[in-house]
Amino acid sequence: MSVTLADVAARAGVSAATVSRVLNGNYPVAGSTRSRVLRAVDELEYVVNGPASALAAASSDLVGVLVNDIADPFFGIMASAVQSEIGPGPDGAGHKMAIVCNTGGLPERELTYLTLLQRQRAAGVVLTGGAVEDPGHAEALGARLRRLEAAGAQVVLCGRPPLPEPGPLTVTFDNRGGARRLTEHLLSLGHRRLGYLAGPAGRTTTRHRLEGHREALSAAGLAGDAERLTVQGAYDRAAGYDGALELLRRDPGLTAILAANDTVALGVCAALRDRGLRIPEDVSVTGFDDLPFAVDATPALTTVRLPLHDAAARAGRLVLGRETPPPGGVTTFPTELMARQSTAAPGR
Amino acid sequence: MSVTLADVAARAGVSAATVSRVLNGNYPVAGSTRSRVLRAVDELEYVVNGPASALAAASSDLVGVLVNDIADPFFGIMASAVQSEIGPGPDGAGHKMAIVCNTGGLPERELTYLTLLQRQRAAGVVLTGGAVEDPGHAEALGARLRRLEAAGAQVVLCGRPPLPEPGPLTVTFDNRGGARRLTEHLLSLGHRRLGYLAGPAGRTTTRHRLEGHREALSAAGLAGDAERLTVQGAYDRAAGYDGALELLRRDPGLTAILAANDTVALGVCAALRDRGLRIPEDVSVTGFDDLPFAVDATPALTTVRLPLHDAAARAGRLVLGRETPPPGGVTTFPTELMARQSTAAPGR
DNA sequence: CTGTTAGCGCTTTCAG
DNA sequence: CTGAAAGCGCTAACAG
Repeated sequence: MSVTLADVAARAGVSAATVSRVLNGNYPVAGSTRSRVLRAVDELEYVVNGPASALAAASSDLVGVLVNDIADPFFGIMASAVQSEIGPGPDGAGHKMAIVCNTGGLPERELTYLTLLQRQRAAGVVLTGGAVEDPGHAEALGARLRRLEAAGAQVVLCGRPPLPEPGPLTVTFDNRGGARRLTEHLLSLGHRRLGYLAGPAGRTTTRHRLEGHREALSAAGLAGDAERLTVQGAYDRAAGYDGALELLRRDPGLTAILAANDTVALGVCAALRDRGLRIPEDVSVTGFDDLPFAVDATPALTTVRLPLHDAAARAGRLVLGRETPPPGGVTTFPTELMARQSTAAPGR
Repeated sequence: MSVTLADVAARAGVSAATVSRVLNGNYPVAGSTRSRVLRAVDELEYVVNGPASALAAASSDLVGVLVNDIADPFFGIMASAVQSEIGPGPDGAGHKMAIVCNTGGLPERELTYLTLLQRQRAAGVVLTGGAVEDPGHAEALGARLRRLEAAGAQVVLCGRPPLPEPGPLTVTFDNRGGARRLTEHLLSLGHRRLGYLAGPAGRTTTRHRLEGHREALSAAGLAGDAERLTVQGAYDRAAGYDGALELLRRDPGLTAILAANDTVALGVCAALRDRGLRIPEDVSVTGFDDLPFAVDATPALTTVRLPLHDAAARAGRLVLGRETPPPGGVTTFPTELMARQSTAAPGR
């Protein structure tokens, strides 16, 4: 049915081994032979059988990218950056392919996909997004990752904290520091009653951001109310909407609300508007991540920029072994406060 | 090195064939044998060698998904929907994996990826997003798709117009009708001087939306100015910003601007605000697609909703052969006008 | 219901 | 620099 290496070899009048060598370019072949083979490939429209060569060579050109939700630009940007590093270059050469796996944030799904990737004999795996902090899952995950590495796959964590040594290569963000500076910004504007909408419980990202916030609060002697003015919720708009209303119920005199991320912040803004509260005159609002839409919110959202693209691109290079990791294997990217119009001195 | 089928067979005291049958569940096996095998699999932590089985069975469980830009929620939503249909179910069973390929809208990249997918012996391919209308590329693309189908892959187009019969299965949107209704909405509000920011030239989506717009204009006897009040640009925010300024230059008395999509509309809004123009009092603005952020724009964006998720989910089912296609193989999804606050009667 | 036997298409020593 | 031959790990008839 399909045309094979042998067909090409026959047509070019050489052995299959030679064709293989030409195609892989990893062995000296005479120029004339080479062009004869290439012509045959062309004429026959030959396309390598990936599974066959993966089997024979015990290696594939697939790289897994695990994300919570590919429809969320936060993950889309990272997936895109990984792809741009590993995919076909401008010259069409050097092509690994990314298998994007949507875990939906479910631990079991994460494990399932890791097994599936091992089954594909993936050359590497990039795990993006915050990790679930359940100890049982952490252990199961660690075991899967070790197996993958034992099978020869390069594992890179991107946007989550490093695992205990000797863990996989890691590229992470200073979420804690970003959150701290964000809260300090609000405090320096004069806010004293700050509501905090945390992300889902049991996730490292949630915890680190919350810790940064509390650090700043404590330093200002404002730790007392922190617990009461913190509401947990999902990383989505609805959580922001509902959460903002709940915070207002707990303290109608709130002058600022910090959201777990930009998407949540959009929900907060909507709730505030529906309540007839002005931003930032009545209540200041902040996001986190600095996704592209943050600057287009009205008013433009004060937030913390994560270098998502750069970090994921680096993860892509690391997973291919195209960049040497720092000693310890952990790279932490700084985060940057983006002060815009959704925050101002309290007016009420 | 790695544990193989034979190891499992030896451990369970059966033949490799039996193990294979248990694992694939496509052949009767005695209950006791079955559990013995499963236990051996477990004890040995055996993971099937995907490439090997793909080679032997001449079929893989990979499905390609081509997108222009995975960082754009428009494509993220579709990729996510395809994934949710083909990926591991809640039970962890029935797992195909999606290879997401970022073409960046480049025709050559599209062809490259198609070849790479054929090399992987992908079970199917979903091509999302508008097609490039260059005849040379259309032909090359058609050839690649035919080869893929000849190799046994199921091809599904999602969000682009059907190819000439007998083309691949297609799921598409009524872009033209949506654009028409959108323009009619503006006309019925009383607008007579409408600027149009079209997407990149040479793409079907751009053309269909523009055609719908012109249809409505012609029906209202307003076709005369259409040409002059149309500006082409990319599908991004910057194009919206620059395009809006250009339109205003061409006709300072414009009362409405229709953007190629929601992202472009955001750029338009920013430009208008920078110019001190109010939306919708001075200028009405519309988007297209109804991405999640459209409702959060201020004012909330009037746009046309595309059922991205439903359409892509259907594409996912079609590519797996889990849903029987309609006669002719083409499904057209209707689009819906979402009239919100960014449009109103002209006030100037 | 289970085992035996050939390959699937490619890579890779090992000779020449 | 090129060819011959031996698998890689699994599946799928074909017999029992």
